[in-house]
Amino acid sequence: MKIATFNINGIKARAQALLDWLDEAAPDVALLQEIKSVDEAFPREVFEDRGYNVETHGQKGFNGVAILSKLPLEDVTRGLPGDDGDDQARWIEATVTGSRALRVCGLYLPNGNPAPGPKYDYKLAWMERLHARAEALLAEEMPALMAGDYNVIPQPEDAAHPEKWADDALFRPETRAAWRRIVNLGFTEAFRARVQGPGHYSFWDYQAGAWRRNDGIRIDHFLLTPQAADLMTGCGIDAEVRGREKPSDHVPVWVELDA
DNA sequence: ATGGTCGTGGGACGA
Repeated sequence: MKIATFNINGIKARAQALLDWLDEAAPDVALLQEIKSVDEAFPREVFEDRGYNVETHGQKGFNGVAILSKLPLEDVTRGLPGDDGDDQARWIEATVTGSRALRVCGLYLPNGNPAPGPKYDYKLAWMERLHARAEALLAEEMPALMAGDYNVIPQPEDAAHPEKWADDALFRPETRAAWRRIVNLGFTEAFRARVQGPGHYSFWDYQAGAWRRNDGIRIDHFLLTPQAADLMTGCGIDAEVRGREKPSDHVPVWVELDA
């Protein structure tokens, strides 16, 4: 089973580019972030026509996550637990069953800039809630994953110019410590389990020719529970998508599981 | 050092 995550930066502007990539990459499941659409306006029919089931958790203008799946999506839940007052659409989960059941969680972690400040406080609080959900997921002892735009640069080698990010909410020590606390619960970071070294990125800013200069960062990640990590047969980043017409500023990241 | 670019919705604001 191939599962991908892709921050598409607006479904209306990206529907055709997304369809083109789905046709080539043929993921069984695609976790989408920044759909920037309410549920009623999501163009679900064009994906259903390709054989995908569609579940969305949108809001007006910003954020928004969705799941496309060739397999049925069961037990769908929306919103990260832990704060009933949080109305930002950043979390969706569902169960897909191939040869065995897999729980997939799609997330759009807050950017947090400028830091310090209230937006950064919200990011760190959100990561605390993610930690709690991660613990509960592990306790279920079933194959499960949490994937999406984490807005976290885990290590200096995950940025072309880490010095530029020193004070940024994506790279500050508190951000990276919160990330490590989650990973160290027992998750496998899929990409780094298979690929070492610098030069692997998932985001290039639209500004200042970042793609042309390969000034990227790796902020889109898969965390696998032990039961899911045991099933992993591959992981990759479709970086070439960034060079196409009307690209998102992110590219797809995917894993292959024997599930 | 500065400013640079997108998407949404039809304003600013978020990234």
